[in-house]
Amino acid sequence: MEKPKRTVIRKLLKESGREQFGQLVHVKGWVRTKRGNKNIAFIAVNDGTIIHNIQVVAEVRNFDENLLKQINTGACIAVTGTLVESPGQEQPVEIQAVEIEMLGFADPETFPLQKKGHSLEFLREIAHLRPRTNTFGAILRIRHAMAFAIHKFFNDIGFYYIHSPIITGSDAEGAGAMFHVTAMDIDNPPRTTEGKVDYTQDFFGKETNLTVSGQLEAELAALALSGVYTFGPTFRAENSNTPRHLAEFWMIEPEMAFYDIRDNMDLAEEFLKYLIRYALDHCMDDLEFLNKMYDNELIDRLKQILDNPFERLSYTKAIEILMASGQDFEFPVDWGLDLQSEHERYLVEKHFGKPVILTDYPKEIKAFYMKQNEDGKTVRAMDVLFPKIGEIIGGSQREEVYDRLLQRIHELGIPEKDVWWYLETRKYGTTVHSGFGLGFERLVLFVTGMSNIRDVIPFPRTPQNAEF
RNA sequence: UCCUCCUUAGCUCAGUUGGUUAGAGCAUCUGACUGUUAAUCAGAGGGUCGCUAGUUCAAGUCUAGCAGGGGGAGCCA
Repeated sequence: MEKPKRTVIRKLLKESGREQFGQLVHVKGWVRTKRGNKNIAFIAVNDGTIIHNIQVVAEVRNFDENLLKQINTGACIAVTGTLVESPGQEQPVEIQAVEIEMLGFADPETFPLQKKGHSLEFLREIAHLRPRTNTFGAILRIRHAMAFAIHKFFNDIGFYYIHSPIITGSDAEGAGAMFHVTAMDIDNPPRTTEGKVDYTQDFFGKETNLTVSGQLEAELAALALSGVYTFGPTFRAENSNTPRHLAEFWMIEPEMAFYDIRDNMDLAEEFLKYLIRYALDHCMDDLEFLNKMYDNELIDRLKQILDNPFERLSYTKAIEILMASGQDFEFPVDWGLDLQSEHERYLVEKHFGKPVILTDYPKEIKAFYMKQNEDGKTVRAMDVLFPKIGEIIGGSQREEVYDRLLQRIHELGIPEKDVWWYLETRKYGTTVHSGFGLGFERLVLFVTGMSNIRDVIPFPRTPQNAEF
């Protein structure tokens, strides 16, 4: 028998109609379940191209007894057979098996995944096998779709993808503790005459770290190409143990010349809505599964984001609302203090009931590069707050005036020699520009309805955990 | 890092005021069943009760320390 070329299961389930019935097809995939009796076996096969399985029907008398015995949950098999309309209710088509080949046996005594569901905590302990589950298949496909949609969105509006460096020599942003990068022998590093570690003898001739943000580099590119974005891994050596933080995560940072804070907000809102619409248009099978199994309000919540404009208000106005709310908050509310998660949650989930963009924060609680307002007290920062996950985007119009930026750098004690190259962009052909950062995993958290960030990245890096 | 809860079979969990031989469902194995839908039915095997020390005639159960995990908080994306 000459075997046809392999067909992916997504194609069989999504694209085959009546005219394909009776055709010989060839599929490969992993066995999810096998049921049946002494005459007939039903094998659910999944190849990860779609959440649904294809049902393979095998007449027991046509197959070797040992082969059928080895077809257990987790095994990888190749099936050649006839595509037919399924008499069963649960699937439109099935394959009447002619030949089955065992590609990779999985010992059912030791294979850890069962037909029944597992806790997400247990699956984290077997992160090498969890992509074989419906849940992680769905999450990984949605994660891919979001990454693709991000590139598509920016490409379609004429922005350029900039590859910012992963190893950096500056700690200018002060976004958090950094991982050192060195090629020195850490048990016996070269020393200066004062006994300090001598970084001039290290690989780069200076101290280097893993990046905490590609923003400063993106600004350089924006002040040459107009609209740019970065999309890459970033690293924080903070001892953060929460369902919303990772030591290694992916960040998208668009940066735009000639955009002020209002343009920046418009872009951020358009961008988030585009991504959510993309998920609803392209990932419905996976979303329906997650909606059913984990979060019954997921799809409604995604649709609601599209229906309304985000609420835009100043930090000062937000403080007034919080003070007038009559709520009993754990942390104090006062102008000049940063907002706590409980305050953000109140604004988004209780007061407005939709995403909120807060702007014009006190300069003391924001980064040095943000555009200073005329009032001398606030900066043109913007935070986009989402239900369930809090701050999803942080951004600002940037300070483009050389003297004011330099003054702020001095006030904060940032060494000028570390940022001389950044300052030069304000010296030569400076202009109004803005940008923001989106935490990719927080987006995927929101879109999948998962509640722990460790479940939306294939290999989570958190304190005390880098096993897989 | 702080607060808090949890850790018993491969998985998810019961386990009373400390008291015989620690249970269930699912999974696994054996068998039954002529089209199943996380199949169903019957039976069997499976345990260092996280680790260490202590209290007690007696500890899965009480105490302390340690380890791992969940949730909340801080830092932030």
